[in-house]
Amino acid sequence: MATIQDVARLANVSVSSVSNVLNGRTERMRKDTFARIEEAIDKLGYRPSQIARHLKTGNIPILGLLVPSTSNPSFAQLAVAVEEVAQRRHNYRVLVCNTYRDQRMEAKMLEDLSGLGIRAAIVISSLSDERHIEAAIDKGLAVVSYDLGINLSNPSRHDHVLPDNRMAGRLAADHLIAHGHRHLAFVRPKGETISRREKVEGFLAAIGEAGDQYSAQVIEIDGGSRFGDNELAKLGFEAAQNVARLGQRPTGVVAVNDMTAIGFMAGLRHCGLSVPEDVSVVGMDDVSVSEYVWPPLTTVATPVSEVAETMVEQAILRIREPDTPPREFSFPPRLVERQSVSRPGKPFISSAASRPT
Amino acid sequence: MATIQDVARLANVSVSSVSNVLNGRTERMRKDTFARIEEAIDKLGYRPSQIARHLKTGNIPILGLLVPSTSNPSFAQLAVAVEEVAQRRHNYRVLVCNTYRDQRMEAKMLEDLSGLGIRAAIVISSLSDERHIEAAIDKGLAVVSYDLGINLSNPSRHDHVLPDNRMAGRLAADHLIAHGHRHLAFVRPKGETISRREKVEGFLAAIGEAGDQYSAQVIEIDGGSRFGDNELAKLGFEAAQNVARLGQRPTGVVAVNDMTAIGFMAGLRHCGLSVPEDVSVVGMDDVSVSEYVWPPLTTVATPVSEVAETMVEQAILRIREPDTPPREFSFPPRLVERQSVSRPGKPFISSAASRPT
DNA sequence: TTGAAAGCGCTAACAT
DNA sequence: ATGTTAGCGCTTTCAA
Repeated sequence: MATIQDVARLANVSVSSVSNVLNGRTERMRKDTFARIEEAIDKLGYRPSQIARHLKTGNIPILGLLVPSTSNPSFAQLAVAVEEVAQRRHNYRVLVCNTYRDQRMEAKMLEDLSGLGIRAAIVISSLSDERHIEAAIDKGLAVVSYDLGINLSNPSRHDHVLPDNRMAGRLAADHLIAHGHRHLAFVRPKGETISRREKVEGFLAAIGEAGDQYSAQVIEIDGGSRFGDNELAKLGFEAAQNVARLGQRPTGVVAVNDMTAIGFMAGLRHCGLSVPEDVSVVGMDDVSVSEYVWPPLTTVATPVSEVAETMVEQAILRIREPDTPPREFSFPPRLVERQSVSRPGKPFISSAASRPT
Repeated sequence: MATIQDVARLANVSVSSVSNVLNGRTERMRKDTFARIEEAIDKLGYRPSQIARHLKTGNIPILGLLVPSTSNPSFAQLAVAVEEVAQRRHNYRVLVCNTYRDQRMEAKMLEDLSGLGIRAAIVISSLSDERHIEAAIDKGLAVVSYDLGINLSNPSRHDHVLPDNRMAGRLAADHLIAHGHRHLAFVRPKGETISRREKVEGFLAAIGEAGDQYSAQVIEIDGGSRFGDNELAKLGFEAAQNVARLGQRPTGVVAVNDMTAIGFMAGLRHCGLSVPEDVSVVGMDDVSVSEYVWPPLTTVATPVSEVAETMVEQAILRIREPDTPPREFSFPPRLVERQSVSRPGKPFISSAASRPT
């Protein structure tokens, strides 16, 4: 690898002149000097070492991204969107770390990021214990959290980007209510996270406000450690077995996310129940495959691109202006109607094409 | 951020002693010196800068990973697996770059990786033009390619990890043949890549060997730039419209990957055709959602963990021993039988399919 | 057993 | 308009 020295030598100038062209300080440079330097750079195929540059400037064009697991398509889509805007708008690269929702791993990753000279991280996590994040901030890492819930008593030192989970829960419940459902359920994994709790709260609030004639239950599947983000469909599948056995079976079910909803629908089918005839299902996330499963899944979508854009912009802003006061951004969800919801007992569409065995 | 100087000062030793403990050269160090240094490190919460370290050693514990797009679950699973073994076995982090199968972007990314001091990259790409990869190797980047096909006349300077695509094509075709299908088709996007070509070759070879009574066609969907890796399902959906209109409709269809297969099944349903009664479908990849769609998708699986492990090990090996002769690793696929294949159902009926609204 | 010092590739203040 | 030089935080000879 050629260095700035090699270029300087070849162009017969000093390293500072080379450095100046690298950094665009070329206004008061003689044309031919500039040309010679450019030529030398070309000839050597020289690329400056970001690493060496960092050592001086204290910055490296990489953003950290902590995510439960990109094998969950919903996070994969977010990660792709983040990478895209970081790259296109700021020429930043993204270091993706899968945390598996493990706080110890998150802590280690955050430390590693600092060690690598990375100055900002986007943390997608709804673990309620934030101490490791606080510690990272103490060490000078700028963080933008996603879906992390805010704590009013203890003002935060980082930016929050928040999908409106309560609203999402509400939207889903209201949609089922509007279709005439009375007996509703919410399906989720056992472990407590902020976003799960909020989704349930919104769901229950909507039903509570609807009146006494409505019943709601929360079905928690205890997977132990069996269900990571790659096994959410399996978790939904298992939840369906439970629901199918219920005496008073709900006719409308909201799943905590699309992958769970997809597994849930498969599980119902496995039990001889059809969607939406026997049970209507609403997912959350609007993962791209949801449009192609059977039946196409009605779901609550988060504006992924806007979220990604906001997170990247805040992260970069905070690198440049570390003292910017922390901000919060909330993104309202949107209901995407497809075919997994109908009036209870009445097919929304002809069931001819669906042939459960 | 505390530096090695701060630690040295606090422990009342020289920086070299601190460096020695950082690098485990502590055999001939007096116990109390060691203790004082450890204590200082603790007290300051000191973490060495990998960046500064790199400037000396020329290595940074990051692997590059170029991938068409992690919004394609099949690549997402590979990426997660790569990240997992890089981290667990070698304490390496992974910088994920989505290339969108664009050679210019791939080239730029490869250059950027070198600029960041990254010494090895795993490149998942089946672009047939490898010049940018050659250029990166010239600049000292170690590369391990996945699914890139080998060129016998022009011996390669990097490691190849290869799923056996021909075998995959064969396995899929043979499975349909074994179920009594005579009219087969292969669905793929228009753009030529090595892996697509090989899959088709295997598919056609198997059918050719089966005898004259078999017919095979390749259906190429020209998406222009509409279909990236996030739109494969849509592509499959569109392919289904074409197939449904065919005079001589195939009864067994192989899709180039699972997402396309899932979209294809949805498209058939949309045209009033059922799977597997009217058309049997085989996918490729064994993406996790394939088990939960309707019908559960029969598919050809690649051993993702082994592949990921091999790629990471070779990449790290090549960092340590740059002169290791290039190797090739081939991974045989495996058929995963589920419920999207049956004996050909009804005879072909020419009446236009009715569409559910 | 410990320390001094050179240098990795670059930036930026300062000098010319 | 261009060059000289002092570091950035660390590793690693070499010397003490």
